[in-house]
Amino acid sequence: MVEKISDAEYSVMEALWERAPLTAAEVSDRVAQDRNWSVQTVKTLLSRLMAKDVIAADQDGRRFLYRPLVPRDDYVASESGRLVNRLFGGRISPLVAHLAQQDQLSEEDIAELEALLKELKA
Amino acid sequence: MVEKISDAEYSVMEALWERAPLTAAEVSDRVAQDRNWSVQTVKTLLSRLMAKDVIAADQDGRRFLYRPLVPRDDYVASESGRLVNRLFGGRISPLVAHLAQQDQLSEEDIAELEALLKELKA
DNA sequence: GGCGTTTGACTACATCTGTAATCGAGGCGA
DNA sequence: TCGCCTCGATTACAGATGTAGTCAAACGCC
Repeated sequence: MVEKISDAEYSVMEALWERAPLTAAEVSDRVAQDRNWSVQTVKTLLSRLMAKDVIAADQDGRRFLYRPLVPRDDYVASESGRLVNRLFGGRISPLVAHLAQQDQLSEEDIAELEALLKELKA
Repeated sequence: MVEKISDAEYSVMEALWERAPLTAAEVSDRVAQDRNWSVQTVKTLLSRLMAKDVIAADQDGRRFLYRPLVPRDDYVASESGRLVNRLFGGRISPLVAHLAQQDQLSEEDIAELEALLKELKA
């Protein structure tokens, strides 16, 4: 149900999820560490996110303080669900198997997964 | 390194991954079960996929037989890697934890994961 | 041998995305 | 008070994407 967030927009969301509320200038500063965007670009992205109703802005004097409306967790859930559905028919273990096969699982990952499973069974 | 495949293009790839080679008409038929596209649309998508060098076409009389150049596994690997990086900082266990928390893990999933881990440690 | 059919190639066109520039109103220092 | 700076709003514009329509050539049927 969350409207589709593009890649560039996602960077802006990250900034706001990390800390909010922020002014456009602040968001711009934070985002600038990864992306080399002008303030204008960030403002455009903020407008688009507003249009998509995933952030809101509260007036503060003559500027706005932006904050996310969609919790990061919700977004993460829908995105990871989408991927797992699309690529693995909704089953998670093929994903893990796949990552394992690609050597993308560290010893640590495995240990963590074990601990996690133990907890889930409890 | 695999060029970005859009959502619509992905549906076409699915058809070809499932069975290849196929003519444009056959791809269209297969895709039609999910998406309500005209044959033209499918042909356009096939052209774009050709331009992106992710499929190839072999002439067969006056039509073409299309086949994937990129194995499904390669695509799946890069996509799942991308997601895990973006949303979970590259760690897989937070993904699993997240899915678990959202009750998106069935008993069966858990059992499978356990078996999988046992194997990985062997 | 003319005609409808099938096929790929080319064209179309509205949206969405990425990346800004510009404009007009309000606030601030001199 | 006058010009400058800052902000949000509006506009721009190229490339990607979704979704076809059209056209010309080749085929097969009558």
